[in-house]
Amino acid sequence: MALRGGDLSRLRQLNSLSAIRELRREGPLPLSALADRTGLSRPSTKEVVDELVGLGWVEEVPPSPGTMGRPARRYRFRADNGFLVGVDIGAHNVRAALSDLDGRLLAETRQPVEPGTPVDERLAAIEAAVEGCLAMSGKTAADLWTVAVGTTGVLSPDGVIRYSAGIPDWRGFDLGERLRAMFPCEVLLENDSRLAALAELRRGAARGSREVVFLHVARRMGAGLIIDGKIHRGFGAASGEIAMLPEARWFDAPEHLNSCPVVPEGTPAEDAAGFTLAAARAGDPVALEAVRRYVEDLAVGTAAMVLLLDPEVLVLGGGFSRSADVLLPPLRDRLARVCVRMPELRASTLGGECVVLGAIEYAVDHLDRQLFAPDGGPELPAPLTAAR
Amino acid sequence: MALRGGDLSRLRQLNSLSAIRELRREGPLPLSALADRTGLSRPSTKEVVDELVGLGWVEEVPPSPGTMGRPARRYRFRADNGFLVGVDIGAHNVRAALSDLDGRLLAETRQPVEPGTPVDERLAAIEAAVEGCLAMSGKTAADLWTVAVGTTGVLSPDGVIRYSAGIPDWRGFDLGERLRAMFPCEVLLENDSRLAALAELRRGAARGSREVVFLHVARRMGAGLIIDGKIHRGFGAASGEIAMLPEARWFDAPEHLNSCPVVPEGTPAEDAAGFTLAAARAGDPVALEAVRRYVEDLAVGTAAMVLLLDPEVLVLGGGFSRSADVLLPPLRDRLARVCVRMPELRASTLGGECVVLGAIEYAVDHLDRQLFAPDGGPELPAPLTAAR
DNA sequence: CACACTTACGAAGGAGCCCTTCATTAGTAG
DNA sequence: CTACTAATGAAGGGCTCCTTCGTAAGTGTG
Repeated sequence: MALRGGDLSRLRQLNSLSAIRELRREGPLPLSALADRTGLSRPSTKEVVDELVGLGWVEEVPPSPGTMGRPARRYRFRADNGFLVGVDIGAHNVRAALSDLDGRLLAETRQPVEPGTPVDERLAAIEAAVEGCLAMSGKTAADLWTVAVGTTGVLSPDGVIRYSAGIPDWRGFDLGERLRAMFPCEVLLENDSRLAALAELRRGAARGSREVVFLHVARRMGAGLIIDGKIHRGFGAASGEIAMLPEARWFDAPEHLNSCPVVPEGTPAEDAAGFTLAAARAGDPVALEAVRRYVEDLAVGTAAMVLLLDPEVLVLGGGFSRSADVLLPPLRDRLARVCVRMPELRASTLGGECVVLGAIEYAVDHLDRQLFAPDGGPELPAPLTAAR
Repeated sequence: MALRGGDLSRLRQLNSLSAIRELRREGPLPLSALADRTGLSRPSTKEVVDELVGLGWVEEVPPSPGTMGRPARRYRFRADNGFLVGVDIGAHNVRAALSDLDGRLLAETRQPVEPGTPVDERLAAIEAAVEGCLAMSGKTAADLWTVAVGTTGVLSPDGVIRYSAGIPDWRGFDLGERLRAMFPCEVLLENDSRLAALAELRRGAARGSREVVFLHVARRMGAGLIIDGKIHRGFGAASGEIAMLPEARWFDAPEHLNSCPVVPEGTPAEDAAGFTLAAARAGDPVALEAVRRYVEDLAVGTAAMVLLLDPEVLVLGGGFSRSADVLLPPLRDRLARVCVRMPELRASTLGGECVVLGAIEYAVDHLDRQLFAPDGGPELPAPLTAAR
């Protein structure tokens, strides 16, 4: 349950966390501004801040010059106390990004792989991508607090891959175990569409919403759900797998784009749809018809999601979302025919970095959960006391 | 955000709420047991309890006899400080129930109506049902803190009925406004399937779960979703309306049961399915075939829900759930073919009282939200200070 | 019926956290 | 150099909680 009282120290803890939260949100703040925001008096705020400075969570920054009166001492959250890594293990790329505790990006890398790349080689690519980020930003693995990883497929709650359409070898592989052995810090695993949804929620097309459906439209279809502002995993971490239902007509939908006559002979399968979408944008009637049939199929599963969840925003992401201008209008028309209440349809604004950014946000969330755990929660997390 | 510090009185408030919560959960408790549960020392607990007694939230009960040592004074939450009413406005019945603040039922009534009953007559039936409960339990409208109402159809967030398949006249009607005029207390409105889901979650087949799909199977199909232990409404309060999607094959599914040859000529439409289900239970092959086709259709929309949400439990409720023994095995088979992870399938244990009980639980939740609102929240609610 | 035993009660003394108040300090503006 | 502004730092007081200890109200036994 959420609320718990306790003794006086609990009150101090709450006030410390409150101060940390405000400092994280608003950057450097003078003492009196912080006092206003936390609702504490100035002397109490000072005491709290002094304690946090002593613990290493907060530090003083030079006062801002040119103000009337005695310059106020300013404090900021030490986001450089530790670092977070987000990883996107895709079929064709392994991406990694490194950020500080506020989620500000410091480095990004990419390692090309193939869907058929052997597992060990893929793991090596993951390690190389993270090493690259560490090297670029001058950090070491010991500076990492959390590594959050997204990959295609259904993950069991403890990180075994139950099923993956994109990376056949993944199936049955205990990714969690291997990653935990690889990194000396906390490792989080999540489905890539769900992380993409989180990224759009925090930094992309769905900012400000709490009910969001993220549609991953590409050669493989996927979905990530945000419900009440949080990622929805489901009881067995298997939510969003509506593509498995034949009647939803998602699984074969991309075939309309791949097999369109406008695609030149001998085009590799992964590029075919791009030709059709480009031709449709140029007005080619054959391509437009293929797109129409594609959207017709896409709309069935999508309508099921919208009718069931009634989201505020539906974000179109994944490879095909570069052609959102071609896809969104007919999709909107189709949905309007059956939906009780139309959500807003928007194109992803984050593109290929979606999953990596979502992983970073997921790691930030995890830190927040540790810090602000409602149930009396952990004290300030271990890395802190370890750090200094 | 959840956590906020504050001054000492905030701490006292937290501890008071903590004490109230424990007393509600565990019935009468001696002081030392309460101290253990809240984590406070005995003297502090005493002070908190004295204050709550003064405010009227808590009262002393006679000590339990026959124990060693000096008898401990025991205290209990005064659940009879106010009362809650739950109402189920259905097409054929208006049900009402009255409970104390802990949700313990004190009275129940039922008023028969018809789908075509005029709006004013239906409103009169609501009033009569509630009056009946008040009379049975010797209370007056002034004793009511909250009236929670469930009805079929899609409600706007402020209580206008956007659409209702079961009660045609409902469409466009401002039910919220009329009910607020009818009762001098807080009025809550919610979709009936969602309330049924809540009832099964708290008192029925889904106890202990946090991810539940409630399937209302009857002549009209509906669904209520529990996500993360809470009712999921969606952004515009229109969640769960998957029956509107033709491809989900829910809308016409009951027709398989209604038009089965085993139904005697001239049977009224609302009784037809019962004959088919009864014949299927007896082993009639024609009826079994009709049930098979019905379940085949039912399974499509259901599979969409399960694949999308990955619930722990799927509860079969509504009129047809009396025949769950006939329906569940084939439904389980169908779902197992497509689902990534099978949920548990269970039959409703609450039957026709589902919605009323859900409404009561909804009202109890509302009280809890007021009491335990995480964000510094309201003080103890107004009725209290008004009461004494 | 008196005694020992058990368990809870109630009062006293002390520590921690927060608040308000006020004299002091470090800047800018004229 | 002086007046003004705004933050600082220290002092004093109130509230909530804790621990400790002597007292009270029952049960069980000889």
